[in-house]
Amino acid sequence: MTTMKDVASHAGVSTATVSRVLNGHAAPTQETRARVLAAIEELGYRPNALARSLRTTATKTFGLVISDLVNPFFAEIARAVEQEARAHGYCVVLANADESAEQQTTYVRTLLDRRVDGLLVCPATDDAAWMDEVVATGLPLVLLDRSVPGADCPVVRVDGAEALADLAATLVGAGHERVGVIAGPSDTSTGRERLAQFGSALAELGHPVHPDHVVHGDFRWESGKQAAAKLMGLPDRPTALVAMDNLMGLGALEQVRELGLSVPGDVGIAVYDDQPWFPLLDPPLTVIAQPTVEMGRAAARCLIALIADEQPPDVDLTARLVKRGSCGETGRG
Amino acid sequence: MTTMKDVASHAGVSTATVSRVLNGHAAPTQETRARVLAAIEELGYRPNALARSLRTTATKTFGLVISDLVNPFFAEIARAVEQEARAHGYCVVLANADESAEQQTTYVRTLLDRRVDGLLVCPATDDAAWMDEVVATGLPLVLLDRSVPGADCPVVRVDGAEALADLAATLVGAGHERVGVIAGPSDTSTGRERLAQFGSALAELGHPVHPDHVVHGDFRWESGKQAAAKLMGLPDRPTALVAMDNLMGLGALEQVRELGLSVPGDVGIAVYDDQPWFPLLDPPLTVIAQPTVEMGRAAARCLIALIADEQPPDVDLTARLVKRGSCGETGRG
DNA sequence: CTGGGTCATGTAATCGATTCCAGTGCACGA
DNA sequence: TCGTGCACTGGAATCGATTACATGACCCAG
Repeated sequence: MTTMKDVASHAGVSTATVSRVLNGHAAPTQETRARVLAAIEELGYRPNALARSLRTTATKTFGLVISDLVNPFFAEIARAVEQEARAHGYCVVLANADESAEQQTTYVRTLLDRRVDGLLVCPATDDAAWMDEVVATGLPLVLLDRSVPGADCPVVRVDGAEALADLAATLVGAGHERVGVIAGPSDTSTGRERLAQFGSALAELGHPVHPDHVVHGDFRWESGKQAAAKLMGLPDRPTALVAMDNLMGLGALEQVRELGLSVPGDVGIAVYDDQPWFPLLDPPLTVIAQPTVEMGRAAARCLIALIADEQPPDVDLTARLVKRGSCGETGRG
Repeated sequence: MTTMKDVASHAGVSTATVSRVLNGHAAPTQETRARVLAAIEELGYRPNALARSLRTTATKTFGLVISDLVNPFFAEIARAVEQEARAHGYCVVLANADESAEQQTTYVRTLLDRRVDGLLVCPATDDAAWMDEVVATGLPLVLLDRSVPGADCPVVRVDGAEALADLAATLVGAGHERVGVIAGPSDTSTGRERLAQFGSALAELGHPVHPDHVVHGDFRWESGKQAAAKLMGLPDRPTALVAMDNLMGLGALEQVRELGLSVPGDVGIAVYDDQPWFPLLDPPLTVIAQPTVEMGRAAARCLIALIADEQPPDVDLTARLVKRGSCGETGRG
């Protein structure tokens, strides 16, 4: 590879001058500037980002740690983060934790070692030992989607309380007596919050969720399927299922179909998270839609602000209910 | 941040020794090794990957350039690449080209500057100016999913000829007289090949595709929707639509539904690419399934082999037809 | 004509690691 | 006892950039 030294000698100047030209300093003459640029062009020189970063202690890179890339919810976020980062001249190193806390810790360490300029993390669980290490280095950090107890950094999250209340009302209005909930892991903030908010909304309407009608999954397809199997196998089975994540929802739908039940005829289904193709499902799913693109964007902007030594506030977006009839709400309510 | 020098003085040794301990060299005594490790532990030292990479000219990083992260097909590939890379101690820098050739070139340059150890690219188009730059640096390169003319590097691709022939036979068997094709861009290898292979398979069966019944999209939802609108608006409209990519297929399905047509009653639909939730669509889609995970894995392994100075062969996987009835094949054929 | 200031440029230190080469200490064989 | 070899360790160069400081040319005012 050609280095700055090559360019310098080729242009008959010192490396300092080449560097100044490269970084747009005022100093160099139009004439030397031209000579240097010509040399760069001629040699096909490209600066070594590693060397530059080592010297400047800036990598123009974000680390993005997400818990599951095949979950379209996270894929959309990742895409949005990447777009916003790119617009500001940053690259994104992607780390897929596969919903594992250890994997996540390992990755955070790797990203620290690589001296990323900032870290965006969707925490896999509440266990935030990794956070201490990050805080110790003073690296800008933003939490995304899920928060963790005692976190001392900006958090970008989505408030689903209202949407869940709307959903509860819709379900009750559609005549559902017993609502089964396929909740997320109770060691994630979203797992806990969604369940709590939805539960209290239903309780307020006089239809509290029966403890047996709550099953915890792990935000993945298979767990949703199993949860649905369990719930629908109960003697007093639910008349509607609410899955607190899109993959679990799809798993539940698959299970219900395999049981030969019709939706919403035999059982209603609603799902947290929306996808462009949800209207094409059989039946089109009633969902709680989160502004994923806005989440990713906001998180990236937040991180950029942190890097600029500003003190960005938390970002709270809101989810909203989208009715498509899979709870029988058009037919009945 | 604590550096190696800190560790060295804290342990009363030189940086050379610390480095040797860190890299598992044979030299240091058990005793000094212990002292160094203790110092590392005590100071919470973590090596600076930038400095190391600068010296060793290895970053343990792959660059992965894909054309669209929200396309679940690519998301799956990205995930598989990431897993395989991680298993071999590599990180993945993700670059999303958004199906734009320029964007792709920009990203390739950035990745070169960052001295990634290897590059995995799903080329956005046949225009491979960027490839010359990569070849010039001698950086290991593997093409994924799509190839480009005159590419002198390993390619991991999927052969869909047989599956497309099966699909053609299935359509003809189901009584479809006129098949509309929503093809990919003709400046991508997959766009061209799939169309050609499918076209000749139908021709061999005595049902050549009418030129008016071929519309090119850009592998995205909206283009599939528009293509379907165009095709279904023809006086002699197709009795079946085949979309050569999952997003275009979903767009087509959406359009057909908006037109109030039933599938497969009024028009059959088949799609290239499968997804876990395709069986849950209305109707479940007949597809040509590609082994995405295997693609990603194979590509990563291929790259690792290249880095190890081996000469891995091209990888050719095969797609297969999965019938789910959306072409009327259960009812009619 | 000269001293001080401005401006472009070069010299060299530096970032934090790795690694070649040389030096030290010790054991062992003659 | 002394030379030889081996094992361990340290000094210092190096990777490729950035940047503080020094230098020299040049200009202008006094």
